[in-house]
Amino acid sequence: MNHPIDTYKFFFGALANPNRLQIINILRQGKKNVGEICKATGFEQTMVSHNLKVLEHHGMVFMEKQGKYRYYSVNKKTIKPLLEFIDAHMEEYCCKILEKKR
Amino acid sequence: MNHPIDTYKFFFGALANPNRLQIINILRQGKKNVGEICKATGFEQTMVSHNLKVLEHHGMVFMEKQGKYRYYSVNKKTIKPLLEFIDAHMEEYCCKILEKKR
DNA sequence: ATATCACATGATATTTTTGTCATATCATGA
DNA sequence: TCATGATATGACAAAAATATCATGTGATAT
Repeated sequence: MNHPIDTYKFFFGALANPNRLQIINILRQGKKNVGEICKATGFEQTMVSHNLKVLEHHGMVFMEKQGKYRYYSVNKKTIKPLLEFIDAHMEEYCCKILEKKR
Repeated sequence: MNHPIDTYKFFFGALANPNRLQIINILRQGKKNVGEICKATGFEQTMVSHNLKVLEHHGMVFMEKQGKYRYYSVNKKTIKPLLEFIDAHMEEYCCKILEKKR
């Protein structure tokens, strides 16, 4: 875990999960607490909490306590441009692949 | 597999593997055939071939036949800036995490 | 003080991903 | 045509990631 390769694995591993990506996607609209995320995604609370923990641990979302609520927000500086970057890659190199539902 | 979320999962999934990342890393030096990749990484041929297939399928490397050799090259337009981008993110948000070997 | 709501944590079974083994293909040269 | 070298493919066991279940913690209100 000090080789740069592990660093990338660490980073991409956190994003290689559709539920975490969906949570990120919801948070792109603005900060939300756990209950709101559950409602918006239809996911169970414990699953959301586990995945938020991973995302937070990777610096991809931030957390802020407010009474008994915990508000999560996406790391806009990093994540937003990253997703846009990938949109461009997918558009150019992967559209055909995706059409035939891999 | 038509929701944008699946698109991201598709993308990140391909990169969330240390052996594939190492292959990409080797290819950053320039195009190489399978045997050369094996030698450079110490990986077995079948494993390298399987992983190259994944990377090619995702538009992250390109392949070019030359006689009985197959030369692979990294998609520099996408991969290089992506890795640099992640370096910056890791530097800013994940350095402490990585130091204590997660 | 205690009940309740919001959320986190730990353990584990299940799913997914991965590497390996055996084998196939494809190109080249004898 | 056959042998050999280079690489790909398929099947499957092992490893890793994940969701779920049960339970724990912390804040607020009564």
